[in-house]
Amino acid sequence: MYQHAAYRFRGVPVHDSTDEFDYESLIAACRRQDAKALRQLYERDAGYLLGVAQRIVRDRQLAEDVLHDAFVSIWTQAATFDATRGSGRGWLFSIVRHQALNTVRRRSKEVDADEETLDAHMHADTSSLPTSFSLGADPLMRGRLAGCLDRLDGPRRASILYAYLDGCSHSEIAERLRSPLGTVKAWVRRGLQSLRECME
DNA sequence: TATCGGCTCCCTGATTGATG
DNA sequence: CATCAATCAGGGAGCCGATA
Repeated sequence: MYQHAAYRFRGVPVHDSTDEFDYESLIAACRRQDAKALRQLYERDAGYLLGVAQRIVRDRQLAEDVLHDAFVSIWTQAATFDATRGSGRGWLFSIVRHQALNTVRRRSKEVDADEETLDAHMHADTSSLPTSFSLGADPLMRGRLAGCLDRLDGPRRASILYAYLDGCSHSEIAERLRSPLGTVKAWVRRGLQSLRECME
């Protein structure tokens, strides 16, 4: 068995699931030291894998380092990939994830100079309902998103902002809004659906 | 139609084992 | 002994059916 999370990984909305990108063949090509294959893998999934790394290390620069190291590993360890144990993409994910986790572990042993800043951020006052947001997206997109958010009723908008800007779990949102968990889940879900429809 | 909550699946972080 | 890789378990998210 290979119960590794990565090998169970599915449903990543990066590329259309209907296209047939052959990860296994490209990994096999990497094994034969085919640099073009590695480049293809990188171009295909670097964006997504960077996101995976960033979620774990919580630092863009560090995530880029992780991604670089991961692709070095992919290049040097391509021979260890066994297609019978799982998908090629899962294997890529697994390497990036382990690389990121190891980075986090290493860093946790170091004294973090920014700890106070982080602590201050973690304990920032979030007791009031979120009514605005700041995103790194381009201004046009941000404007559209703001407009779509305004169309939502209060609780739905608040649920989405709590979830995706404050990073609250559903239970935390339920607690903050003093609403049942199931209701909050439905608000977030329907709110996202409405946003999607509005943005199309 | 909206709310509610149970169920299932997946992700994350911790832990353990292997290797140099 | 330190580092890296693999596995496991718990918590959270999403889905869906029951109910008001």
